Amino acid sequence: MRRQRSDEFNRPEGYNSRLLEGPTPMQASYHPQKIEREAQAHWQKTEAARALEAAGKPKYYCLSMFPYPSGKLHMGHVRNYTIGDVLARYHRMRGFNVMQPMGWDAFGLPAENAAMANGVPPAKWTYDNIAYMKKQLQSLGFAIDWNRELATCKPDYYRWNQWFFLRLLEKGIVYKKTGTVNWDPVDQTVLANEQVIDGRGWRTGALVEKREIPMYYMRITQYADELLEALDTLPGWPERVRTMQANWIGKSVGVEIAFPYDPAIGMEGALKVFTTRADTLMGATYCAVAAEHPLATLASKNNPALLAFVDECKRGSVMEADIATQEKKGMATGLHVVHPLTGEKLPVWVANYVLMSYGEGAVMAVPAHDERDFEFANKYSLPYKTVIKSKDGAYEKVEAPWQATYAEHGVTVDSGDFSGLEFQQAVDAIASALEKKGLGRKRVQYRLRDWGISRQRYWGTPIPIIHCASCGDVPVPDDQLPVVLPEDCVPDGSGNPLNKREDFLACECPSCGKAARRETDTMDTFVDSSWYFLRFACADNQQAMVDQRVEYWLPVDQYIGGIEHAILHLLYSRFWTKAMRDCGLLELDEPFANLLTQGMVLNESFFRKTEAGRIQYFNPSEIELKLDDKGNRAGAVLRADGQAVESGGIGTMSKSKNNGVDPQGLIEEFGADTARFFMMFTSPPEQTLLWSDEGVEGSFRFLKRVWSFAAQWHGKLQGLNSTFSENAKAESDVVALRREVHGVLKQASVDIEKHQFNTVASAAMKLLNALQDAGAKAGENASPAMLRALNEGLGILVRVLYPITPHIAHALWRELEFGEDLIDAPWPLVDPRALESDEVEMVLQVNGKLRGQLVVPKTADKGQIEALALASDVVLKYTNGLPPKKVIVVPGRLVNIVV
RNA sequence: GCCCGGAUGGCGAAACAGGUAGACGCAAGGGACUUAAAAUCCCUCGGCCGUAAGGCCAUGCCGGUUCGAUUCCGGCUCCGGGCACCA
Repeated sequence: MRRQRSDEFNRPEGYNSRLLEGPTPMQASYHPQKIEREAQAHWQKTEAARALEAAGKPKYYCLSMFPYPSGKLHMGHVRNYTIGDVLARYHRMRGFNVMQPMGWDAFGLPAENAAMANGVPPAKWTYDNIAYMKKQLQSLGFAIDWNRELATCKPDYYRWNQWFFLRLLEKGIVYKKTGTVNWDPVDQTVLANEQVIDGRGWRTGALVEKREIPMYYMRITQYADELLEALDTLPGWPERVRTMQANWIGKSVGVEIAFPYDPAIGMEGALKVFTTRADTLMGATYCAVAAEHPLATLASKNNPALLAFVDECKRGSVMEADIATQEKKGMATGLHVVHPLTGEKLPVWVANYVLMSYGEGAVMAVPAHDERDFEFANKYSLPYKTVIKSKDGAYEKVEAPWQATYAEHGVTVDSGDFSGLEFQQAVDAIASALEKKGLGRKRVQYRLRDWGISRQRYWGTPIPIIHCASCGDVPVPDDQLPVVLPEDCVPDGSGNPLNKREDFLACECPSCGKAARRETDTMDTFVDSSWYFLRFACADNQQAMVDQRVEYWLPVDQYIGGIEHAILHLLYSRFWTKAMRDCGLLELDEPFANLLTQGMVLNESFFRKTEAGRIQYFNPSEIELKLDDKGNRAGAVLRADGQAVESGGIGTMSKSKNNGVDPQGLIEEFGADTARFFMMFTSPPEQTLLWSDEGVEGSFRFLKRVWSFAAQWHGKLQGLNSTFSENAKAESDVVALRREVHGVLKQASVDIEKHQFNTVASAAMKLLNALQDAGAKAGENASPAMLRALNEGLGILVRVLYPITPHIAHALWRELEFGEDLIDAPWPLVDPRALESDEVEMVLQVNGKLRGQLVVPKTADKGQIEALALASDVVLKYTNGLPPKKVIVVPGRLVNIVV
């Protein structure tokens, strides 16, 4: 969809109205490229976005999640950074000392993939992308302080990852243990979850295996309780994000129970399980363990069938979603454990639904009162025993089919000494009985697991460890930091290229001085993003990770990013901040005071099935929609051949569905202000945003109208004083215009505080509509009072627009001589006198249905309003003169008459 | 599978605290201007019935609370995000 450009402005080069005397005409039509170039040059020259620590003003640290430099900006970035810029510019208008920095989350897997595809080192690819994307960000006019720019792939950043890793190692927060990874047996390499497709390696197609390898972990579980409790100190976070984090941490209070081994096992010991339903212990009929559990290993030694099953469980991906949706399978081990209270022998099964990473890797199974156990028991004909009775008599005995009520809390039955107890009493009694026997205790269990940070990949922060044959794993001494990553490697997909770099590998053991080898694993990129927001405060400090300026700027006053980061990134950042605090580096408890989670940008996708049955996607820019005569969708065709295509529905913009829209084309065609306005106008920030070419054109049309209106009235309004100090009672048109303008402004001022930018953009449209109507009505001979009202309204419009579309606002502010530089102008104030009125219009309802309107004096009380309402024709028609049953009066709003 | 959201005209949405459903736009239809097109401007625009006045229905579905429910409660359906190695 191409738009024809309007005729070029035909004034001589260098024309400048401001050099001439008196009111002068301004450029008649809107030329975003010229306006935006000039505004950006002005901001750059005046260092408008430079942020310095300053006393006397409240600080406002406005941060958008930094981008991964994937090549070029996508629409999600444009949306994210526009929201950030609106907030940054608005808060500056409100008198805050604003800092809005930007950086690059520059390590990561895509650079290695690009390297494999093009043979370019990840470093070069990354730096090229950064240069291009920085230009794009600048062309969008974001008020970013580029003096603070950082990239996580540079040694002066990641050296502090290494330095702090060593501090945490000293404190025991970092430790080493084995972890499970996806292993591609053909490429002999570890795969990311993303690289596993339907259980196979993405490049080799080989069936992926699980493999245990040594890794470094961060003990985030040590902070589980604080991370959970402190969610209550974050009222500026969306409720849903706090809920998601709380559930992720997953604190449960329960009982750890030991089932002693049956003597036939031939060794001392007990199977430990954790349960939140100790009240159902008397109904346990078997125990189930994960395939990786030591008992499973033991039992499979002399049992080939079981060994085969255990091996089968160990195949496949490590992703929880895969594990949780797979068919539930199990096999008996032939081993037994002893019920800790009844002494009964219970069989031990291996089950693929038991996770080694949660609790003890084993569960007690109570089929009567747990749905998964119930299904499993039915499948393998294991017995079940009803030990809970529902309080409302919903059931007496558990029988197939399963009912949700079986799993609810109730009263214990058939439980020996523990019968007839309610949930908490039963748990307490059973826990203390177990404790007396030394076979159990109450304890807290978290779902949260420690954070494995080792990655068997090249493009990341090297883990600063040296492996010495005699001294073991030795930390790199601080004075040898940073361990610099060579930037000229080209990965080929078969393992980490660092393993082939003798110049990187070879080193001396810091402890004994003998030849040693460097660790080649690198850190998870979530490490990089867990503290970059601190570094922006002091990015130039080469001596320390953080300094006093962090105490000035932090916490981040407003953090903005995608909802997809609601758990991992935000939780790791919170943990990291607390860990730094506990190392004495910060005073801060929580890094982000307020959080705005922006919705995703969606677009429709279009495809055809090829003869081979494959699906071929076409970019929406190549598609033409067919409409019927009512304007409803009647199909879509590919423009190239006119043949029909099918809709693949609406989804996030992605490469695989070829439904992305490149912001660059949008900026070049319509300008940054149109792109920004569209992004803000189309959806509220937290909701998904559906892309629409037509919507963009509507936004462009609006900005053109703003410009033409200003140009049309420019000669009469330029430099006019528009104060209304002596309440001008005069003309009703002036009063009406000012009431409208200030009414809209009042709402816009509320909306922008609520971050509801779509209605702020609407408000700008309403303001223009009101000004245009009033201007057209007044015409050539507009009174001085009307001119002042128009001037006032235009000044308000320009300032309401400014955070969203700063370039056009900047230009108009100067053209109309409101001031030199809009960037420091205050947000407009509502004049309450403009809103005053003697009458109120109220709604008249009969039986809750709208039947008419009622105009009453502002001073009327409830009784008077009721009398007026009952006397009205509309009401008489429905009451037939009979007295109403009930009358509800909501002053200023409505009267409802019930008959 | 588990956790968290969302659903309002042909489309994006709005509705302050339970009080006029659809503000503001987009698309569409009609018209003006133009040699023509583009641009611009004006009018109509949830559905059904009715010449009109007006009436009825309508905020994913089913039910509840209330004088009154898009808003609160219970139960569903569908769509989206996350699930620990994409970032």
